[in-house]
Amino acid sequence: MRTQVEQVPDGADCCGTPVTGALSESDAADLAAGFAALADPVRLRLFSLVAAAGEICSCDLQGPLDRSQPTVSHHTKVLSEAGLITGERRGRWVYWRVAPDRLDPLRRLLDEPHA
Amino acid sequence: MRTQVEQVPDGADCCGTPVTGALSESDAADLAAGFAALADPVRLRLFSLVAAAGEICSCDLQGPLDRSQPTVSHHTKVLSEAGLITGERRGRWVYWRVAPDRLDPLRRLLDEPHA
DNA sequence: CTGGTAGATTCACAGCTGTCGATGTGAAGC
DNA sequence: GCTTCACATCGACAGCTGTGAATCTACCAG
Repeated sequence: MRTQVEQVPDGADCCGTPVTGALSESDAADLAAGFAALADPVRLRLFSLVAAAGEICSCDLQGPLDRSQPTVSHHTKVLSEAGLITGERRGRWVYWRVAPDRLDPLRRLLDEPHA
Repeated sequence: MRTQVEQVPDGADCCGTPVTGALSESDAADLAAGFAALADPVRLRLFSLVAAAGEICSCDLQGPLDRSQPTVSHHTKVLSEAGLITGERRGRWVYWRVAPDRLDPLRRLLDEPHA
């Protein structure tokens, strides 16, 4: 039951604005996935730790985040699948750094209202 | 059972980095709440519609979003409580516009890794 | 090969969230 | 007053998500 917006004959109603320049559904889903990756406090601090360190090992995240090893691994996976960080295995350890490319669309959306 | 990071005697291990300049837990929670408000596709398109229109009535959101009236009301409430949009009641209708102030901290976090 | 360590995966569970029908509230208009 | 319309709130439900114990895999040192 979609409540369709009817074009009122320029009367006293408010509705009927054509709505221009909004996000497509697929773009919205893509961006929302990026924001969802940053929507958890632990994951935000993880991201912040990676950003501040430039490069950091998973074992150095476990302590500051005060979370179990599986949980930290879960969060790095989420951020990695969102394209916000990238991991590189060196020996027994995995080193993470930010992947700045995927941040651009997110930042652009926050800048839009200012334009 | 917090797995404490022990300071290794400068040996062959990777761990022990002091971790500087990361987010505090409260800051992370605050920012995460902001990102969480943008972490839903419908809400992102709602926000985009508001941003594109400058000012838009709730009744003009229901159509493009293709969601029921209670659902649209729920999403406007979430965005409003996150401080990303503000609503003003005029007569029977509520008009929404973006509240750009709260976007700054979010944008700053995305800019950080570039510095 | 054996043992130890870093990290990933599986599983289970509690809490949260998006959704809509039904209902409530408040503001025009008659 | 009563009716109608725009929006908010409530209640319920399915699906998602953060968490950690247990387990598995990959790597390195003897």
